[in-house]
Amino acid sequence: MGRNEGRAPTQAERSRARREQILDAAFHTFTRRGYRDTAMDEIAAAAETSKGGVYFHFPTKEAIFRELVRTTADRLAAKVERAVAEQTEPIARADAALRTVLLTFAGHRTMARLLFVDAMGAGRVFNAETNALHDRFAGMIASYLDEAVEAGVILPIDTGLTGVAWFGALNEVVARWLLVDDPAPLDTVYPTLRALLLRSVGVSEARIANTSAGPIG
Amino acid sequence: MGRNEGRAPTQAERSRARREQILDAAFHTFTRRGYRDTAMDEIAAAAETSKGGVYFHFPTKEAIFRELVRTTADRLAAKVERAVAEQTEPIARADAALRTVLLTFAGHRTMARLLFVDAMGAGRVFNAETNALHDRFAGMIASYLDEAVEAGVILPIDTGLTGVAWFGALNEVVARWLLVDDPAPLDTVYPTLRALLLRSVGVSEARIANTSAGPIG
DNA sequence: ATGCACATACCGACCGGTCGGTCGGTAAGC
DNA sequence: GCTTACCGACCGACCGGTCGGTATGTGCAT
Repeated sequence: MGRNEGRAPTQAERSRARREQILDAAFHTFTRRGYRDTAMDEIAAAAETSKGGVYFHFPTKEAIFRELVRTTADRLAAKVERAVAEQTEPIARADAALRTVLLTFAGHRTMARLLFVDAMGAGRVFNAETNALHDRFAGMIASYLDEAVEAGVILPIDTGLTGVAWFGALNEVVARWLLVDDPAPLDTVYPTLRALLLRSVGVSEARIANTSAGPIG
Repeated sequence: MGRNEGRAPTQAERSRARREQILDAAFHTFTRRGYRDTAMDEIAAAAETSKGGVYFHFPTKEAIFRELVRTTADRLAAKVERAVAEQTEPIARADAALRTVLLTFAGHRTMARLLFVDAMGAGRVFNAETNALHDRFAGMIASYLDEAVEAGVILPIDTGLTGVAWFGALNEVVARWLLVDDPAPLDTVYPTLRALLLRSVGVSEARIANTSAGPIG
């Protein structure tokens, strides 16, 4: 192990910790109050530091938000890609993606809030940001659909539009779940939504009924 | 006719006109710059009056926005209901609803902006507002789906969730169209989206292919 | 080890600008 | 002369970002 355990942390370590602490505080505050309604003073207070302290670690409010959204989206995308990689069969892959997203949101409601609700509270700047995010995920879906089309397991549809529509449906279901006071567990809607989406691209009822397509990591 | 034509308008008439003028200006400013980025001074300027003048006709900024959203949503809902009423057969009714919404948005991009994009730029206050709006339309869809289920023309699905998902898909497609610089005409996606949605509830391919379900007013 | 110099981390008062809303005044209609 | 419509200067709260100052290391020469 390092030659430096159980002792006072170095400056660099404490700095890094502080940074993380601020990011954490910002995450929670953004999540609860939205981007615009969150004041830098609030973030500072939540991080148990001062505004000056925050501005030492980050140049602007926007930079904090961007970093938060980016890393969160990255983590989710990576998780989805990992789940998808474990499947070989096209429908099972799309299936794994859907399930992963839904289950991840179900387990991390605050994260979902950041990605969906908070981005809304932001100004002009973030329409582009949000747009890019939606594009990214809609694109991911579309690419999986492309595979499925090539494999001939679904109808030769407009995968771009379908990706957007699928993402929209998912988005709305999650958003609704986020805005309700005490929502039913998100994973209960999974089978229904799954069936709905798969049907929409022409997967046969028999195939849809076959829920277990293999283990999901 | 009234005993008052071709002459100077009465005070009440001018007042009403001014009010409308302000509403108009607010509509255009909100749709272009979003709720929060729109200053009352801008609305006043666009209405060719003063801030004081605006505040004579409206109590708060929020009141203006609410009235705008409400009347806009009312008009759209009425239009949809009119179109639906002209159809008797369940699928044709759902179909008419979808087509009306899509075509109306296609013809009134600014209106779509107000309902979709702008509501996002608003603060905490309007999440409830937006939520209610989404509920309203998702509920409309669900009720049409209920009819279709009862008539046995579609699968006996969870119409509530499906309504939400359909609305979400529609929402996303429209939102995307709104945010792109020079979008392809919205009505070109109609056939694809229509097929996608109908398939998702188990309408047969043959039935989907049958596009002409009767005239739409 | 001790003292010095410099960087790092942090503080909070303050600034500049924005914006929703108010208010005293005014002028035209009725 | 009273109400209706309107004006625009002004208020006060808010908020993102700055800045002068401090204190706590950290490295280095003595």
